[in-house]
Amino acid sequence: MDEIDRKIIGILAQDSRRSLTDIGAAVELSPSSVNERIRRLVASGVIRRFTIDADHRALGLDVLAFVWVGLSPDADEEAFRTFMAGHPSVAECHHVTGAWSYCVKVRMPSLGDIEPFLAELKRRRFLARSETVIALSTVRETQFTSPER
Amino acid sequence: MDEIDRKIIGILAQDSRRSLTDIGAAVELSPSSVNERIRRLVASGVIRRFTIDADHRALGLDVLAFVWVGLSPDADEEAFRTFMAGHPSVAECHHVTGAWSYCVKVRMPSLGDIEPFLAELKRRRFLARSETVIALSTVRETQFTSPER
DNA sequence: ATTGGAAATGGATGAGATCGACAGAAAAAT
DNA sequence: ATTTTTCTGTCGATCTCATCCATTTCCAAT
Repeated sequence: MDEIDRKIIGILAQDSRRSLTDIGAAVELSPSSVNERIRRLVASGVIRRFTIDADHRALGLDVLAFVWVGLSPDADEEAFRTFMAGHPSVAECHHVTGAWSYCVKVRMPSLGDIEPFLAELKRRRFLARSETVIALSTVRETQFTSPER
Repeated sequence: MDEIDRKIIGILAQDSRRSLTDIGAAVELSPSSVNERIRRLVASGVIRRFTIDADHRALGLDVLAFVWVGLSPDADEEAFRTFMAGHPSVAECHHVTGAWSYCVKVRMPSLGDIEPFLAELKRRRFLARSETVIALSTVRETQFTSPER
């Protein structure tokens, strides 16, 4: 994990389809070396996977919401995590400090889909209390700022 | 945007390096057709970009926090958005309903880096009030659940 | 049925990923 | 200090795969 690796990560984060030759030129290394470095980054888990950044709106997921979850005292926390990991509407789920137990980011087709989701959490006895915050617009949704160009 | 396009998106979200032949087999289409569909999905903006999912810990970003921002009444909101869009520690920034103006997801090397960030927001007269929630662990951080296999 | 437009196919071509053999540098051991 | 080992890089060959184009098929509209 040196400066070159970080540079490669940055380039791939911007566009993971850049050719090895291209990346090699940017970091002043042969395509083979870049290939080997990427292979190692994947093997070591630094690169979790190659993926795409899709427009959720275009996919019919028009609503983005943050659901704060206060777990009920008798809730099966392991079951909750499994449920979250498998639910198609859940984009993120974090265990957090503060007044709430979990912060859950969900994407759904419409506002109307939120209530059934909360109802399901309640039905499964996970929920003691919750608060839902709707995102009106998104300023940004990527960690990596494109470096100087 | 039909069922096949959605299927392709799903496959690429899981692994954007799958070959066209491979994807073609999965959706029962020739590699050329898959290529053309992907080209159109990119052109129409449904696929925003090809990227990677990196392990932030390995990159030295050990801390994940949600900063709830209450914008001060005299804040230059456009300047705030520009600042958020450009700040390297900001992973997400959403305009939200409820008691707060914005929800900002930040990733930083250490807890100690949060205070200077807030100080900077204050210095720029953006901040009326704020609340910071630290993520202790992450259950999930991807929208797409891998379909049946 | 006929026609027009869009999407799919198959094959050719060139770009690029991948692999092995070798060289050089850095680190470790004596 | 010298030798040995290990690691990282380069080069060149090969083979896979993306890309492009000509043709065909499919579907919808009249």
